[in-house]
Amino acid sequence: MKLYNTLTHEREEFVTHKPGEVSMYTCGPTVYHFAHIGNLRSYIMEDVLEKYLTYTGLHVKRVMNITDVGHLSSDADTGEDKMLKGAKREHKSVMEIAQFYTDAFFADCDKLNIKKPEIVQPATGCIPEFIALVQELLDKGYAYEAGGNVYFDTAKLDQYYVFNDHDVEDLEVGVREGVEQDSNKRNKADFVLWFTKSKFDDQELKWDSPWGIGYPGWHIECSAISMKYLGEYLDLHCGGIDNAFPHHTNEIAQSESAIGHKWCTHWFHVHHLNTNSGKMSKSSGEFLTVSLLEEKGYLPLAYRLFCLQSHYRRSLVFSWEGMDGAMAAYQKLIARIVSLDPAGGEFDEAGAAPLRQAFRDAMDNDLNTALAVTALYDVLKAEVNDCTKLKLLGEFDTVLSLNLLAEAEKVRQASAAAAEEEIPAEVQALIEERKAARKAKDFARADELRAQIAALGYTVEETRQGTKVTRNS
RNA sequence: GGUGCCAUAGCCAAGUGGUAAGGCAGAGGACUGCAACUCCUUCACCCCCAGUCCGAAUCUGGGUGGCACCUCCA
Repeated sequence: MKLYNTLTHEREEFVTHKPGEVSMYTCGPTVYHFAHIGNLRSYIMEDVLEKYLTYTGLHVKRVMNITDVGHLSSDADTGEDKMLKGAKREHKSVMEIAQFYTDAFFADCDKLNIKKPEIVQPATGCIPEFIALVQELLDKGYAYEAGGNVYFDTAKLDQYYVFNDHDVEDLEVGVREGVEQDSNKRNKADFVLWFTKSKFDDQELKWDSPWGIGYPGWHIECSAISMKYLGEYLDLHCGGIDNAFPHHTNEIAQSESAIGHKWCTHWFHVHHLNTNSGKMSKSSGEFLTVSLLEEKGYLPLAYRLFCLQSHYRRSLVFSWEGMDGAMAAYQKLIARIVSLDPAGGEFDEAGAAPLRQAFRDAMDNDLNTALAVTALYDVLKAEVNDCTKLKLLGEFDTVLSLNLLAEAEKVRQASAAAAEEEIPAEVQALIEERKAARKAKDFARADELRAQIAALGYTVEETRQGTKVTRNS
């Protein structure tokens, strides 16, 4: 498949280091707060990527870290620890916060049908690995100690800015409020590998190290965790586009300096979910969560469809109008699948081939999920029997994960259950009376009776098969 | 100030040189007393200007507008 690579700025054929095996790393959440639906957009698209690679016959070994330490609000020594901030906000310990929001994250993932990666690794579980990697960088001369901290020396690299061709002098320091220059650094772009000196003495999590008691920098965790499980050759590294710089840039600097050769070949970055006023972010206040969508009556999978109908490399603007559209589209899609007859013929291989090809072409083309969703509609409209349609929809859905067949089955069973349900005699009498009124063309009376039936909790509809009565849920 | 991305109908959106997919909403119709469901039909010269080409939404140059990143973010 062709996949855009942020490193080369081109669509490239995706090739793996080991034939048939994909080593995939995903930057996981910093568990100091709930994930918002913008965060989850990245995980949805990464999930689709993983599932499509699996669909094409590759075995994907995927690792995700959980950042529960070291993610400061700034890379300078003055930064505040996000976890600590979260703990203070809720008057809990850092570990309690980490556990709570890790669970919440995976609960949200579950609702959105995002598969949990094969390996999930909290950063605090790999401190010895971080220390070993920092030590290696010191030994090889890529790092130095200053002011009690260990820093990576970006001057030792031929090229530090790998994703974009920045000129160091052109970079503005302090674009963001509260970011200050750290005077311990030898070079502007240097970053902390290990903190020992922090003005936050109440830092709860500290570990002993050759450089004193302290805690790891944010960037080192992804390098170390990735190499621990996936070795020195990584095929695919994923994350939100904002992570490209500095996080991923720093990861590359550390990892390649330590191992002495090219580390990761393909970088997959998902662009942001925006609102009318700009990017949705935790630090800028208001943000939407999956639970909030549910409270407003939306199905989480309708949000997944909303994301799938766009391309991952395009910023997507969230609006309630758009969400309504996705919700309506999702429910109509399910309704159309419900009307398919599971016993509708034998699987038609010849008829299925072009439809399957359309789906694969879409996905092979830089994960064009919008076109893959269209392939779903193409199947529904195609001149093939229902059995073939159902099988193809199920097949595509192993990648798109919209629960199409299961949801349709749920709807089918619910209506079957409703059909078998006993209608109270009182309601039954009103229905009969209404039928008579309709026959006599006394529609005013019929509408009146419908209102009475509704008051008793039942809905009357005229379908092609006759009058249908269902109990309101 | 630097770097990068983008601009297609009311909304979302595909399109990577050959005459504008799809979804939502809307309109008309079939069905229905009405409504809902379902089905059918319908709905765009692609931000502006110039250029290349037989041919441009697609390529080039120049505008205009929007967004992102530049040590918090997915």
